[in-house]
Amino acid sequence: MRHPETASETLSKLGYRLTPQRLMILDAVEGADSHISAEEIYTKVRARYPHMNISTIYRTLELLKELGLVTETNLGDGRVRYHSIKNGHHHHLICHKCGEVFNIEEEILSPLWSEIKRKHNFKVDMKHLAFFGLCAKCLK
Amino acid sequence: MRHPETASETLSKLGYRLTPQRLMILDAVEGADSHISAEEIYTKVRARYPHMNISTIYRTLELLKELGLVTETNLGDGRVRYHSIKNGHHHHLICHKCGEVFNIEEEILSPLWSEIKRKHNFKVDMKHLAFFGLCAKCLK
DNA sequence: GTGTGTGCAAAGGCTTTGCAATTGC
DNA sequence: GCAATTGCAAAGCCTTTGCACACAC
Repeated sequence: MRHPETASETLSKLGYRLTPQRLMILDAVEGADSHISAEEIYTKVRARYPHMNISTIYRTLELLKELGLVTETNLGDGRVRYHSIKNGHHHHLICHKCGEVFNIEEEILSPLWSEIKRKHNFKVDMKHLAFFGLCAKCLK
Repeated sequence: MRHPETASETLSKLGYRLTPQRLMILDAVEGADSHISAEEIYTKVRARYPHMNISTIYRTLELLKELGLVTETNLGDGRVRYHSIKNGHHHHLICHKCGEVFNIEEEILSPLWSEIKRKHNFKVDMKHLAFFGLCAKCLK
């Protein structure tokens, strides 16, 4: 079992400053039900701290991403979304008719990753994937 | 065997006008080795037809996409790329260390699509996917 | 105290849109 | 001829950047 370490502990251990902005951004990402965009974090954090600046959000997300504390996904609308690793990995099925988003478990992909490793000697390292298609309801 | 029909035949059959702009854009997409961005199409077409406008490119790509004649992918840089269905389907492995892009055959994904259909009753309909990870060279 | 991190404002890149002029059918 | 398309120019998004000030350590 690994030592569970909070993201802020990781930050400070690596010598990064624990500014209130960073802590609030972390809270927002970790508290999000699902993937959250920079703009949504901005709105969320501004409710409590009106001085928050959008560029700080982008800079912090960039940092958290580099450190592997959050992951990035592209759900097909023109913006990137973020997700805390603390909230586990999962992937998405997005219906391009009704727009609904479904989660799928990570394990379903393991056979594919193995096959790609075997055939191409390429180690896929995807934290989030979105597959587009038609959901059960819209298939009818 | 299906009737092979060119994209321009499809367009005109559906009542869309075959303007020189559309034909040149189609040529550019179909003639591209791999996925091509709007900007690259623009450059390519402007070599022969300097009056081409970038908004025409976006509008045409939007149309071709709706008709299913081209597909759209996001390779992770901040721009969308296009690919003619005429050039076949394939997927990508992108090394996030060296940036190299590898193609993988479509069939490798079929088992996953079946599994998702069986478990979630969701019919995935992805023409292009990009998986990020580490290539053989960078793994060492 | 010091250098990292933030706020601000401006710019940057890609994409979309309104409208008048053009052109394929 | 007439509606579908285009060109142009402007705006719209999301995201990044330069610089001076603030503040975590």
